[in-house]
Amino acid sequence: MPAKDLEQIVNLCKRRGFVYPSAEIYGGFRSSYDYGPLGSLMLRNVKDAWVRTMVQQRDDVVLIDAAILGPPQVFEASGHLANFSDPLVDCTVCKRRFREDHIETRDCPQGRKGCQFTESRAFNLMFRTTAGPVEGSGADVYLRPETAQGMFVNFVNVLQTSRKKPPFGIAQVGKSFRNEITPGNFIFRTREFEQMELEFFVPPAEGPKWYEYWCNARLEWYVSLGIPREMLRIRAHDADELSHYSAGTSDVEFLFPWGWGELEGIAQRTDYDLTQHAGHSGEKLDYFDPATNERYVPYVVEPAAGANRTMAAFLLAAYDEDTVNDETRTVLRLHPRLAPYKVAVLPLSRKDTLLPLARQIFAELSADYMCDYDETQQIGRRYRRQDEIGTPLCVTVDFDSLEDGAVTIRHRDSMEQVRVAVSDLRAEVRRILGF
RNA sequence: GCGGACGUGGCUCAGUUGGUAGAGCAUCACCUUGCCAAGGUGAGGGUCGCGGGUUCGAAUCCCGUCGUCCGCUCCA
Repeated sequence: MPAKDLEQIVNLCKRRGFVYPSAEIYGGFRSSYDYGPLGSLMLRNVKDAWVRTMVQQRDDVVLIDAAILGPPQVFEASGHLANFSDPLVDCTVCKRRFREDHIETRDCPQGRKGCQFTESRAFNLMFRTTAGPVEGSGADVYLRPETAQGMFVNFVNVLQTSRKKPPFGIAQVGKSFRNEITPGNFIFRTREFEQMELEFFVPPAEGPKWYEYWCNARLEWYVSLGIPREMLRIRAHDADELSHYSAGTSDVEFLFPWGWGELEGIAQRTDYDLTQHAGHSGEKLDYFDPATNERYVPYVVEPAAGANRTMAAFLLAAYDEDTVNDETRTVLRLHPRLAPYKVAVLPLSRKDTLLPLARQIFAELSADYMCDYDETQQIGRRYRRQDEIGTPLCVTVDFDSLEDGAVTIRHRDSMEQVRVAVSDLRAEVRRILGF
């Protein structure tokens, strides 16, 4: 059974060192979270798993890492400066807030009587700062609100240096910033967040085909890493909720404790971005196909996922409570690729003779995987502790090990134990984990 | 930003009509030859979110502020 409410995960994250509220000693900083020893490992695993699937295992996608700061021209061209702000009005009677363009005449959209609206105020969702050290004289720059523009402005660079041709993709993992009006739900919506985005450039006629392809492929990615299919769905946007750049968008949604929430949007950006940047920069942003002797501006299909909320989804889906000997066992059934530690090395006792062998095994396995080592307290407690942070395997060194040269591998999910020769351990762990 | 609820040691909470902080769990050390949490002994840890006010005296009353949760608008 996955976690029933968010509190279970929030508490576990705090208690075990996955995620802490930011600047906590100063009372906290809204909508900001720090990733602790385990959370930083897991978040990295999520991003690595994405890069592995989206870049490493394909010959038609390359990776880039573009600047976070950008000049206004980029965001003028992208439309973010014009469109990424919302004029909002508040009703002083029913205490609700509405987008001004959603209000026809001066009537309350919810049909209430007697609503009184305030003047509209603009909310720009982009963070602006100043480049140049002299106070008040620098140039305005913006923190990117999505990583995507990095791919568009580098389209020609990548085309020339990578020797790819459409259909091909440029991928990027990195931070983006949005001045959300209402952040919340733990790490689901924060002002600073990490994206995993692919811009896939295709011949215009192939747009719909690839859109469908990526919707399916992306859903399967979450399933392949352990999220039950029934906790996922694809939802197509209605025409009135489409972004300014999109001709069609579908979301991959996850059943969060508070309802369905978006993990990823797959958008048909058409030739909007390349055309915009070509117009604003005066550069030629298109592709010449020598085979057909045709020149065209590629269409873009964009699967854009949120790394932090995806990590939250993996945690929520993996959370489980067993009953063992009338006691509750909390276990994170994380996919081994996502687990912070793959193996914990545990000497049965802290006494004398066991430690050198345990240390040696830790050193050996650490060459292959992120491992934990723990010699404190009773063995049962240590198993429970590893269960709670999702470590798939424990290797226990006991007194027999010194005689027979074998150790015990204990499985997180089944709690089964298998005796393995130390000389076979590395290979056996690799066989069990599958990587 | 607005409305509502809330903010006590790492976690979960107790704290009576205001008198100057407690429990369980967790953590750490030592003991226990010990394989699936809660054996033994001991230890550390809280200016009760922060600031101001009322009072002889406030965790307990008032104001402000920061933060959290739910709702509204936004999105990966």
